[in-house]
Amino acid sequence: MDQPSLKAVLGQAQAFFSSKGLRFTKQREAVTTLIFRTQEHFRPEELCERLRKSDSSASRATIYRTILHLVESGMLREISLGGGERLYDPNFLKSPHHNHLVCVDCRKIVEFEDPNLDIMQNCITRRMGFSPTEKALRIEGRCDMLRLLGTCKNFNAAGKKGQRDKASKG
Amino acid sequence: MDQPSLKAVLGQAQAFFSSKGLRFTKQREAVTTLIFRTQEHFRPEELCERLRKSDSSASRATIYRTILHLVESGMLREISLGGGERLYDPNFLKSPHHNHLVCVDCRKIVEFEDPNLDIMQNCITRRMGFSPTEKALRIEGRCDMLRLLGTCKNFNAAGKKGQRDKASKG
DNA sequence: GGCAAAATGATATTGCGTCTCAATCTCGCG
DNA sequence: CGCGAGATTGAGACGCAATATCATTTTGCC
Repeated sequence: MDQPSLKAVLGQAQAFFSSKGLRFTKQREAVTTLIFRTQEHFRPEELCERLRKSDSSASRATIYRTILHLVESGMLREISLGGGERLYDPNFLKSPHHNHLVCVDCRKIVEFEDPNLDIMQNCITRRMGFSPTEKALRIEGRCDMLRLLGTCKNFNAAGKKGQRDKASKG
Repeated sequence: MDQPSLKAVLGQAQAFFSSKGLRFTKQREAVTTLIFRTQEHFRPEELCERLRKSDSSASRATIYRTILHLVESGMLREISLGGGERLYDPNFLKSPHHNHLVCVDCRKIVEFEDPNLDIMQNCITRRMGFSPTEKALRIEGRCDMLRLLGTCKNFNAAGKKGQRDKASKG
């Protein structure tokens, strides 16, 4: 699937909830919609704020609970940037094997796929006595090049500590 | 360097501090010693507790500050397991290129090195417009095999939230 | 000794996430 | 329709890690 429509995603969510004997309530639908409409990585608190600004609403507790459910359903995944930050990634539906490259300076995240890396990752995992999961791999780097090209404007939301004003422009 | 002696490590730390016009105080030495004596990954709060139990002492604030300094010096690195946990790794002095394999179930961490992976990692990093750093790469997996061998006893401390009682066995 | 800068530690504060629990909603049933 | 069980919600309390504040202490230096 290349770019599942929001409608399809909502259907999938609904199916998951009802398969668990849970209800796909107004609030859950609002949260799910918000998550999968923009398809951006997000922090839970961020999502709370976005939802507060929108017309629909749900309490923090409900938002957190819905996120957990969606993770359990496999539609959403937690990714970690380091720094103790918790991020969620709604893009595994469209590219189930992608990995993340994270800039150690500005926390920018780029997604990529690489079949060879997948193979090597599997080998290593097994070699060390682990079994591979569908879960992602994370590489850290520095997005200098991107920055040179002036692409590093569109960060990953953040807006907190990741801000280094020294890196202005080329 | 294969296994730098504690004395050498302390010397290095001292050098770093004085190069910055900072003092290598009793407290900082105590913290540094505690970190590099066992060479285990640790959580800051864990370290506080360990230090409290020892004969020497330092306040939480000082411990956190010292950790930051050591990270800045390059002697210590932050690694992330996901789940919003922040861990520090004192082992980059002896193996500067190692990576981490993390069990998604029990949070066990295994260190490994793989030159081929390093190469591929560099390629990908550059391809995506990033420049490689000395920083590590993290792979997630499931330590079933290890567990079969009964090796998974010696976790990585944890003992808190990682515990899913519902997911007992497959 | 005495000063200025650095360091410390007790405490307050923040941020994020979880838990609790009473009130509300929904569904199926008679 | 009215009922009851169970699911859901939301407000707020709570816990924990980490940071910030600031008065006090220590240190290096003259």
